[in-house]
Formats: sequence, C-alpha cells, structure tokens
Amino acid sequence: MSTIDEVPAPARALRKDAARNRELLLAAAREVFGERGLDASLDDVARRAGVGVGTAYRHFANKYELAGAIFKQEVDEIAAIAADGLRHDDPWLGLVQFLESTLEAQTVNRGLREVLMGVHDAELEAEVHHLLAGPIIALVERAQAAGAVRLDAAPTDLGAMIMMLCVVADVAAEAEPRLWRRYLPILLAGLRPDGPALPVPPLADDVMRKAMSSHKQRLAQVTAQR
Amino acid sequence: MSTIDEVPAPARALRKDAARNRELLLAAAREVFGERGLDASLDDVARRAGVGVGTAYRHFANKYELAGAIFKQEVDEIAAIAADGLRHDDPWLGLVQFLESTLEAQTVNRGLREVLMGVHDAELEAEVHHLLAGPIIALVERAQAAGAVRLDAAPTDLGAMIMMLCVVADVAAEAEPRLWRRYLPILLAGLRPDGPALPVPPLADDVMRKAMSSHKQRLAQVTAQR
Amino acid sequence: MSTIDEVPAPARALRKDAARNRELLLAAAREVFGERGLDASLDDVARRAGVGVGTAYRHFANKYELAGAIFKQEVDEIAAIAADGLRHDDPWLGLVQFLESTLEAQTVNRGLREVLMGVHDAELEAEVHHLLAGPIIALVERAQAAGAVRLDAAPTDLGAMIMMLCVVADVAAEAEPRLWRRYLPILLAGLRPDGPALPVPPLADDVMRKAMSSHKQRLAQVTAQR
Amino acid sequence: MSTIDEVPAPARALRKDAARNRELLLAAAREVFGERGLDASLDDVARRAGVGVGTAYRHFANKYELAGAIFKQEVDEIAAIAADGLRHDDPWLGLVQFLESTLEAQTVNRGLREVLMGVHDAELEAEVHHLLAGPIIALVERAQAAGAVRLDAAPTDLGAMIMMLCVVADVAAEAEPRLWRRYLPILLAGLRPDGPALPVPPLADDVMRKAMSSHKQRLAQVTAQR
DNA sequence: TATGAATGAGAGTTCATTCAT
DNA sequence: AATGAATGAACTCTCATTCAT
Repeated sequence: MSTIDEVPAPARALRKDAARNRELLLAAAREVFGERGLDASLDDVARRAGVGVGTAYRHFANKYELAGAIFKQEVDEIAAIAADGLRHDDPWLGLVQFLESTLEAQTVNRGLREVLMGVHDAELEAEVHHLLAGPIIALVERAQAAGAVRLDAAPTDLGAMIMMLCVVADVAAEAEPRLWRRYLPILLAGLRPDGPALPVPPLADDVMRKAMSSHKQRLAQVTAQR
Repeated sequence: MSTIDEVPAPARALRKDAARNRELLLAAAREVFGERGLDASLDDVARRAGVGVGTAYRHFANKYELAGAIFKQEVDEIAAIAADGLRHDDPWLGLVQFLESTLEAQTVNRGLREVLMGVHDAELEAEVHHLLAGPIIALVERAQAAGAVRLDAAPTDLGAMIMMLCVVADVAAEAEPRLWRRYLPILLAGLRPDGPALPVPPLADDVMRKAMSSHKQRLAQVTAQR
Repeated sequence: MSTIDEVPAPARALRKDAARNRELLLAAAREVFGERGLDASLDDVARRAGVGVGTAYRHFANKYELAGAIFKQEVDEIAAIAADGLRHDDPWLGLVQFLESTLEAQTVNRGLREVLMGVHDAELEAEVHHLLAGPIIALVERAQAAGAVRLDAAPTDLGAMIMMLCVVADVAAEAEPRLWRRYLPILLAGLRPDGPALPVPPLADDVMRKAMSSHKQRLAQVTAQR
Repeated sequence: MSTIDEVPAPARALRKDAARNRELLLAAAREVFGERGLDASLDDVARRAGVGVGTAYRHFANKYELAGAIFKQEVDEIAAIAADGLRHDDPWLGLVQFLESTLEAQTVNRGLREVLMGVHDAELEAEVHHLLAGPIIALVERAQAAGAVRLDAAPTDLGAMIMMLCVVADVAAEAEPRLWRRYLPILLAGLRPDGPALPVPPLADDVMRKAMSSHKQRLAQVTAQR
C-alpha cells in the first residue's frame, strides 16, 4: 500500500512510553482535579503522575486542554448511553433507561457528573452539546410521538432534569450516592402527559447551551479555594 | 451616646467610622465577589470600598471570613421568609410560599443563590443549617399534619428541592431567570400525598448538612477559570 | 488654599520608605542589568536591592518598564548637556563641547552608553528622540549658519558619529576608556566644510529613529546569554 | 570510496547522511538565529532543519557551539577578502578595497556583521582574531611602507573603523544599507598621512582582542527583547 | 485606627539538555 | 546514528497576608 509515502503515518501514533505517560497524566489529572479542583496546579498533577511538568506540557498545550481531554472521555460515554436508549423497543422506557444509566454512570464518575452539571468551559461545553443534543432530542421526540411524554416538554427539559439530579447526586455523593433515585420518579411523573401545568416555557436548545456555558463562570465566583 | 470613645466600653461597640468601613467593605465584597467570584483579590474589594487592604484585615480575619459575612446576611433573609411561611393560614400554601419566596429572592441575589446551592465552606454551612433547619422542619411537619404533604417526605427533601431549583435558576440566570418556575410545580406535585413512589429514603438532617459542606469542596474541582 | 480638596495631593507623593525602595530598585537594576543584561531576572534585581520581587512589581508594571525607567534618567543627562552646548559663544565649539561632554558622560555611565548606541526598545527610543532631536538639530544648524559645518551635513550625522564613538568607547571601556578621543578628531574633520565628499545622503530624522529602534531587536539575536 | 562505512576510519569521516544533517543544521541555524536571534530555541532550529533535537546535540555540544560554527564560516570569508587586498598593486587601494569588500559583505549577512561588531563569546572572538589579525596588520604596514597611511596609525585602528562602520550599517540595515558608505570617506581621510592629530594612542593588538571579547558581555546588558 | 507598601510562596509556562527507544 | 520524549530549573507575574508608617 504505502509504496509512495516515506513517512508512514500522517497522524503519528504515540510512542509506547509517550502513550503510557499520557495515560498516567490523564489518570492523575482525574484524581487531582477530582480532589482539589481545577485550581490544583499542574505541578501537582505531574507529580501524582510521576512525570515532570514539562512532560505534561508536551502532551497538553495548557492546563485547560488537559482538563478538557478528561471530560471529553466522560461525555463520550454518555453519548453511547443515549444511543442505547434510542434502540430500546419502548420509547418511554428507552428515555427512562437513558436517564438512569446516565445518572448511574456519573455516580461513580465525578468528572462525568461535573460535565453534566454544566460546570465547564465554553469549548468543552460546545463539544458536549454537539455530542449530546442530537440523541437527546431524538429520545424526547420519539417518546412524544408515542404519546409517552407531554407535548409541551422540550429536550432541554431533559437536560435540566439531568442537571438537577446530578446536583443531588453530587451533594450526596458520599453520604448516599443513590439519593438521586429518590427524586427521579418525581421528575419523571412531571414529564408525563398528565403532569402538572408548567407556567414557563422551556429554554430553546441553543439558549440552554449558552446558559450552561456561562454557568461555570458564575460558579467560579463562589467556589472557595483553600 | 458613646461620645467619648476613649472610654473602653466592656463590649466595645465599633467606632462610628469603623462601623462605616465595615459596611463599605461588605457592600464592596458583595459587588466584587458577585461579579468576579471569590477569585477576585482582596485588593480589588478594598479598592472598591475605598479603604486600604489593611482595613479589610482589621475587620475580617481573612478573605473567606469576609465572604462568609456576606452570605450570612443572605441567609438571614431566607430565615425570615420561612418564618413568614409558618404564619400562613394554609400550611401547604405556607410551604409553597416559602419555596417561591426563597427562589424569588435568590433570583436577584447571586450570593444567596450560592449559599442555597450549598457551595460554601464548612463553617458557613453550619451556620446556614442552624438558621434554616428549624423553620424548614416546622414547615414540613405542619403541612404533613394537615395532610397536605405525603408522610414519607422529609424536611431534607425541601432542601434538596431548593437546591435543584437553584441550580436551574443559576444556570438560566441570564437567559431566563424565571425558568425555575417551570420545574417547581413538578417537584411540588411529587411532594403531595399521591405523588409517585420514592425508592430511596431521604437523607437525615445532619447527614444532609455534612453532604452540603463537602459539596463545595467537590465543586471547586470543576470550576474552570478563564 | 485646599479648603475644598479633602484629598491633599492628586499626584500622590511617594511615602518615604516606598521612595527609598524605588531608588534601591533602580540602583540594583542598573547594576544587575549592567552586569548580566536584560536577561537577568527580576528576582535577581530585587535580591540585589534587598527587597522582595513583589515590591519590584508594585513600582514597575514589568521588567521592561523598570529597564525603561533607568535609561530615561541617562537621557535626561544628555539633553541637559546639549542645552549647554547651545549656550556656547562659538557654535562650532558648542557642538564639539556637546560631543565631548556626551562621550565623556557615557564613559562613566554604561546605561547612558547603551542608550546612545541605540540599543533599546521602541518606547524608550521614541522618548530619547523626543528629548534629543530638537537640541541636536539646533546645534548642527547653528554651526552650519556660522559656516563651521559643511552644508550637506545633517543632524543625523551627529547621531551616527555619537553612535560610532560610543561603540569604540564601549568596546574599550576597560582597556582604555579614552580611546574614543582618538577617533573624535577624525570624525570632526569630516564634518568641516572642507571634508571629503560623501557618496550617500544622510538619513532623515525619523528614518534614523526607526532604524535605531529596530537595531535593538537585531542585536538581541546575537547576544549570547550564559 | 568509503562504501563500507562500518570500517572505522582513523580520522573518522562523517557518514554521508550525518554530514548532510550537519549542513541542514547549519543552514537552519543561520536562518533561525538570523530571524529571531540566539534566543530562538534549539527545538526551532532542529525543526527547521527537519531533524530531531538530539541530532543537533550529536553534532554540536550545545547551542552556543552551533552558533559559533556558523559565525566561523562568515569570518573565513572575510579573511579571504583580506588576502585579496594584499594582492592589490596599490597598497592604499588594496586596503580601501578590503574595507569596502568587508563592509559590503556584512551588508547582506547579519551573522557576519555581528561578528565584526565584536558581539560574541570569547572563544569565537579568539578565533576571529587568529584569522584576521595577520592579514590586517600586513595590509596596514604595507600601506604605511608605501607612505599611503600615516605612521602613527595602527592595525587596531582598522579594526575600530570596521566596527564603527558596521554599527552604522547594522543600525541602518533596513532603512539604508549603504549608509556606512557615507562615513567611510571620512574615516579614510583620517587615516591619511595628513589626517588630524590623534590625542590618544591606539590599542595594542591583544588589548583590542580582549576588549572586544568582553564587549559582547556588556552588550547583553542592553538588549531589550519584546 | 487606617493605610498601602512589602513580602514571598506559588502559579503557569518555556527550553537547554539528557537519554530511552 | 537519529529521534523526540522527558526532565526540571528558571522566568515572569499575582495575591493573601503582614507590618511600618
């Protein structure tokens, strides 16, 4: 095949040791950012990974690119879960399964929880939206078409619900990681055709995205750091 | 009265100018932290207040104590709202009114929103709990006694609901500050005696408090900054 | 007078200790930059001055502002010398005296020498030009009007001559600080009405300025650093 | 010839590919250092050469040795020019031609200009001196013997003149690369037997060399970088 | 008591040089 | 011999906190 190309791979594969360090860094970042937040220093991440800071900078242009790389992985998982839900025979159960699986996944994965709570930077936010918007819309519309979801519900309602449950899950992460299950039925009941009247219309898709993008900025104001 | 302020009063009241500086600092902190978060420097707060940094340190042991002082004020407002709710003729409406007023208040007050989302340090958390736990328990039990709230509901459920709605409100603060009203009826319906079954028991009061205390630490992980 | 102004001085005078530190910093910077170049770190400058780095940053926005502050002082001295030359009875001797005094001054002042060699950043360059262009032009034109300087000479020729002599002085600073005096008469002879023909026209004033501004950039390429 | 390169030749010639890499590196360094100065990183040089950094270190002990290797080549060219001048029929014209050719050469070669301005490290300086001292002395003495140059002139005067003109050329490199020609006749006139009196004796040969060696260190002080 | 100058640890980032592949 | 990943010291700049004025 490659009789012409002297240079074998255009998108260079990582050397074995480099690949290992990259993984070490991602794992360490997941841990360190998990424990002390994005305010933790890259020095700390590198130390935990057992490599020099310089190595971190060889793999990631800066701190935020490293953080983004982590969260990208988490979101991919969720997108896969949504796709599963779409394949379920019963549209309603497919949607419920998506919610449960998603929440279940974030229970054991703080990074994921954070992403779903919308607490992140603009670039990642856009990527998250790009990956998840389609499947979520499909899930909701499919359930609406089947008469399982009230017609005035919007895909962004699902996003809001995930967010709400994630906060509960996050707050109670250590005390009772299953606490979100207490509020899931309540929210699901509200999604049904006979749910209570909703006085305010839902957020449009892109408005929701922008809102979550700026949310992280507002949270930053609050979060104590030491 | 205390015109001769050289006389060391037993429980020394603040000199008039000192008291004024304290207020200036609190006001400035509310503004500055509100705009740029706790990451804003104390120099900025002091400059906005029109006093020197040293003055800030005379009044508050450190940055976080100043921040705490602000949020304390916000919580006092909420406690007052709860007391109002308890005086309502209809226990259910009193509870609903408390929720609405609380949420309404945080709509225009970021600091309050933050506190209600549990995004703060342990000391403040304890204080918040001390102030709010009593009234909230009373509100719920009074409504339960009147048959307006399901018996397996717990006061901590109210806390969880406030938290959930606050996150919605916070995320949508700019896009649609009333968005929380869309999800309030849903959550309220779940609180009624005929609400859907709840698979997981509520958190005990003190467990909830500890959970929220550590939440802020976890959120810190996430918050991107730039 | 200041019955209205509560705040006494609009252009705040420096506190005594702050003023002292500022001087310490300038002196240290002159030394450290003098020995190891602008590549020396501000930490080193601060250490030499006996203050913390933070203090350096309180007084000067960044490293280059500090460097600029130093060189500004040197140029002021030269401007004063030029003014002296203009007051001399004999226009030619005034000009010669300006050259000699200037070169003499830079003999004992490296910073000055550097500025006169045109080795500096754009902002400072502009300031230098602003301060010196006028007096130099006046010196030359006055001497030309008196028939003491050839008519095809330009003020920029004086600049070029200073530069040339400064380089000699700089190179020989330790070996023989008076070496520039060997080449001064040669260059002066060329400036007389009967000097040799000059095949290339002089640089216009602003062109000379721009040229010197970019010179520093080119030298930066060369200068070894450790 | 040496088709079997496994055979360890006594004075090991470079393998063909190694030799090629060496040239690539020199060419790249000339470009990169020329554009962005010695502050450019070796990574950049290596990237431009299309080889790994490691390869650069196989060929040159460190960054400065690579820089030195480049400038060595430039000086060789000048030595050749001096030899040409010595072959000229008219000693005076030979000397003038040397000056003109040398200056002309540096006009289009920044590296050369830098070396001639004495802006480099001690080792290179010694080498430059070793290569150029002889021919220059010969040029001057030959012209003196022919009565074309004043007897109190010294070979180091020629060095000083080159330096002076180089600085002019360097400063005006972009604005008017021929500007040095304006000052050449002036300096040449001073070299003639009837030039103006020179109040200070010339530098001895080795003193001049040492002076230039330390000059580079002093220039480093100045060079702003941004 | 108020001020704001001073401090210095620590953050993010770069790069000369080494060394495993 | 060549590669480029890894290292870690060094640099600029910020800011919570202290302390001389």
